[in-house]
Amino acid sequence: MKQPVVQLSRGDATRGALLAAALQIFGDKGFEAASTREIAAAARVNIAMIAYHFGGKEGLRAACAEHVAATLSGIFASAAQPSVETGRQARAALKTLVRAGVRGVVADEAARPLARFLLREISDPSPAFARVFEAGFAPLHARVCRLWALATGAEPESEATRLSVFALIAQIVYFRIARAPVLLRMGWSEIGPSQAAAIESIVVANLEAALDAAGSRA
Amino acid sequence: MKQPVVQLSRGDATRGALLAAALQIFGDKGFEAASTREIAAAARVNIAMIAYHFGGKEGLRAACAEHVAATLSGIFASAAQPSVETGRQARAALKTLVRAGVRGVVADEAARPLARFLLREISDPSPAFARVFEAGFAPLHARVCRLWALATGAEPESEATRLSVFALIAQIVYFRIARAPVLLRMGWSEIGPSQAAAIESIVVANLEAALDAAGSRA
DNA sequence: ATCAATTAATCAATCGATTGATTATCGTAT
DNA sequence: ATACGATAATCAATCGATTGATTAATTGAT
Repeated sequence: MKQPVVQLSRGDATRGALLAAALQIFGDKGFEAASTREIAAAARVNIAMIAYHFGGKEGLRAACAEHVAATLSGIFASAAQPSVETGRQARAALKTLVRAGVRGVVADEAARPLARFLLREISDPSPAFARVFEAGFAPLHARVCRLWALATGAEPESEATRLSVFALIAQIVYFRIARAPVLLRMGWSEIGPSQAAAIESIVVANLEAALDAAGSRA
Repeated sequence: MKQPVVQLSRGDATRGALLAAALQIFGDKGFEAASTREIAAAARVNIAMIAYHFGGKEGLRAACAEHVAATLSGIFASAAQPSVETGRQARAALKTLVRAGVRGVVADEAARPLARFLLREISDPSPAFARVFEAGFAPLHARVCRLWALATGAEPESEATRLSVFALIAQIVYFRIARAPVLLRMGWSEIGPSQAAAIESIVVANLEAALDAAGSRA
């Protein structure tokens, strides 16, 4: 009667449920504001299981960070960089990345909890932050830097290139972080696909303008 | 407008001390993570004074928001807009605003607590957020929109203009919010004047590139 | 029968809030 | 000026509620 392959043990199930619930609630309200009881209730699990499986609230946070880091590095590993060698290809790759970023971070429903937790962790770093940074953030940034350098002729690791890439990322994550004032000022009730498309076109236009300016400067 | 007369009653002193301490600690750790005891201790004031003067922790938060809003609207009121009529003047004014923004939000020590509280309030809006938004954020945004329109020939209240201004603001506040990953990736130990200058030049370059592109499009 | 997993119950600590008593400040009649 | 009553402000102490963590008993699969 043994199901050999992907049999989830009891423990794995509650571990996963706790992880998903914690990721959601930590991302929604922040680490301090989230209570272990609320997380356990959302996961339909006894409170004591947090300490049993993760050692405590802080351990649950670290596990979330670990999970996010693993997911991100998985994404970057699987999306093996196709041959990008010309400046034109790099420019196209950058535009694709920006579009994917806006959709994933700002609009996409599935990626939202992960993005929200990651952004919380970025603005309020925990001891486990370094791991998220190294696995998830730094590779992305370095990769975009290489594309930027290819598209403009600049040095990939020059200060200006790294800061320019930060400024590009800023335009994406801002619309997630500053969701409330954006909605108010734009008269939107949500940031859905059509709103995300409008944001996309602005950020892409800024990207092209910056690339043109940097390219002509080089 | 408060007259800085000698008349500073006992109550005003503790009120001010609590407000300053709360602004600092709320901005540092977030509303939930900040305890009333810590705030009272930082203000060298009895805990009961929070309820006495502000009605409670939430009231103290609202008072902070009110104070921030008043300060900001005071800044914008006093800095009466000089005659900006030509596109060239508007472009110069935008560059000045960006430089002032980077210094004030990212680098300046005095403005830092205010900026930190404001950014917390933006990403985790409280019921009092609307007041901060209307008094502090919306006027700034609308003002920049008018400058943007003047510099590019676009409509001041078009969707593209408003989003472009958001994208510009994003590049400033990001370096405050995402301070930790920026420091790590840049190899900086702090964001002081010289680092702020580097950020400034990048954001200003992006601004000019975007203006050029938008202007040639119009 | 064994042991990892789960549960209900309880722990000490801390939270924001409130109490009654005490002190400081001020207006007013003398 | 002085004294006195009223109001404002501050204090130490404590409130019930909730926090994260822990315990001992129980379950369920092997």
